[in-house]
Amino acid sequence: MHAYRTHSCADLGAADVGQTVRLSGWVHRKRDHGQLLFVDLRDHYGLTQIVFQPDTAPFAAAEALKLESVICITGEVVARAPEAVNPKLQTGEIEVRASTMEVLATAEPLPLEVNADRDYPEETRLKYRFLDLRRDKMHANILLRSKVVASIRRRMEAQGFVEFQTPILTASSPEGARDFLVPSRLHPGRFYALPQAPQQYKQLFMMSGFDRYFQIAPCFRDEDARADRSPGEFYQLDLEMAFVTQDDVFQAVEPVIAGVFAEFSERRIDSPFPRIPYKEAMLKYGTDKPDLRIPIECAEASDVFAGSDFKVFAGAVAKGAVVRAIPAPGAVGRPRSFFDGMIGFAQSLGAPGLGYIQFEDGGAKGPVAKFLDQSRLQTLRERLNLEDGDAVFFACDKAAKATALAGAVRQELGKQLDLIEPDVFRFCWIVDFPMYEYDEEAKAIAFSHNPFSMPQGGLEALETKDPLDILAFQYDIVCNGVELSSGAIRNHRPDIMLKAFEIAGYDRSVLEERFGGMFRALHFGAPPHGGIAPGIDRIVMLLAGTENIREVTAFPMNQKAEDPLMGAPSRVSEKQLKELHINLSLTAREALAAEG
RNA sequence: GGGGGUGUAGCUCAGUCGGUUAGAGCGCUGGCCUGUCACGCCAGAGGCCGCGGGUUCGAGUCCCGUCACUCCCGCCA
Repeated sequence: MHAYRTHSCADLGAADVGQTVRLSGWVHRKRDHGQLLFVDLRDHYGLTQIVFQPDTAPFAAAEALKLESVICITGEVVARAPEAVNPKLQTGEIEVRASTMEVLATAEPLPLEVNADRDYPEETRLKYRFLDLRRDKMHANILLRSKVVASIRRRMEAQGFVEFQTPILTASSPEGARDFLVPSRLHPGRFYALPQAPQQYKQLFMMSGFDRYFQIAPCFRDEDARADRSPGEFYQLDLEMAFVTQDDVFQAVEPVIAGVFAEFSERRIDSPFPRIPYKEAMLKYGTDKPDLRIPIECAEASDVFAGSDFKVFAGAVAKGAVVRAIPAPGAVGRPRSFFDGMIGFAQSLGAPGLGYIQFEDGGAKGPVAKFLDQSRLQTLRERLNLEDGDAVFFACDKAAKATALAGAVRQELGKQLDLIEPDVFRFCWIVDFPMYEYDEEAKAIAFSHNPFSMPQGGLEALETKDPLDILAFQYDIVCNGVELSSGAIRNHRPDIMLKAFEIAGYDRSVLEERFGGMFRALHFGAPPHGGIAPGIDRIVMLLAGTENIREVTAFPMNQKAEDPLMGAPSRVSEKQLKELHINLSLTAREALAAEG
């Protein structure tokens, strides 16, 4: 007989009755009846009820068992009496009568309960992550993640994609997020950077004559955390294709995403995903990552208020502000507190407030209605398809702020009016992102997304159009308000790249110094190519039905980018620092001293 | 860097208008229990009410400050 087990804790059933078996696992739960003791024994696969009887050798030791100790038992598989069968348990038809027991490892009192689905402070959960991961929900989430990744690999390879590895130690790049830096021992004062994404490498693979690249790629960005964003690192399904148009990329990746979601969820998925131009998304949904489960579409209403008697908005519009209307279907009849609550919500986001009108009995009421004449009200009704019983909110501000406020109000209305469609994953492509945006802080034109994207219209567009009007072959996949992927058709022409960078304020020397490898490659026959990079963590998060990315990451860092389990980031020895040619600043030394 | 929320037993939380001895459930310890499966019953231990200051005859409760956690904004080509 095997030293530890002949079966797993999920294996045994009615067919095994009479066998002598050996099982190992954790003491999940104990039920002590004095002269009879039940132990639910748990392993990775499931639970099996072990019975200890008082006339057996292990009885006394079994009574003393602590939860989560690891034991190995040998005994006979016995059929349960019909009334004692537990249909909730896969092995519920049988139990094992223990004749011997060995305690393989004892557990101390637990800082968190493994056998209960209860909330614990994240600090505790991360410090004792090995216990947290034993729990049902987390164990299932991590398994789901593994299965999703395996499914993705299968689907990618079936489409002829080839998996590559790319370096983890690479060069810092001037665009994008803050880099994690790694000091060089051999080159005093110089640093490697961890890749924010294998962006340049995957493009170099295309320029190296490979055709379809993919990688489940770790990405490192030194950004602050959010619920749906791990600090430090995350994974992408990174992919890139040669000789493709935007449509080719869509046709390659959409079946993978839709297929994975269909495989691991019961929710409805509509494919093909609708395509929404960026500009339209910003107007209708107030965001470039709309939650399409909410059946609310905003609209422009500046013209309705321009020159009206509602002086606050009319005056603002005259000075260049815009008004966005956000319908609130069926909101008439809601108590005053609902409308005041929405205004409070807007104010909590830094807005001065919100206007609103309620349509009822063919007329309009509310603090704003009396300032608008019949024709203006009629325009609103028609433009937003408003009927009696519907209300409409107004956000008035400079375009960017009004848009963001409208988006937030739309989302909040969806929640409060219970309009979020259940049991569905609503995907869409957001397309036609602008190539550039105006950086208010730097007072200059900057790349709005990926600087390597191909501008729509190519060189001619760069030379003739207002940079802020130029679109890029740049696209996102969004699902239920979560940005899942970002991608682009790349710029494979050095002349177009020079011009594109020039507009963003980078001259040739910057391109040569900071993107030298790629710029060089463009001069030796780069194929047209493009790709996309769906976020693995967010896909699993949506499939697991959680709003927090740390629920689907085995060993995440906390919000302050610390790992309480491993103690990262950690101090290092003076010797290590010296080897790396690093002197700590006074600030750093003081911080360390303050910690003790 | 900024804003909101939360800090009461190991954990989840209750604690009334400021009122005298701070509670419950789970867990833990001891006892009882032969058919449970979230077993049940009895008893017990366990509290700097985050920390510091203030108001008050009296503060878990009110005020100020501070720290921690969390969500958000900034940031995320």
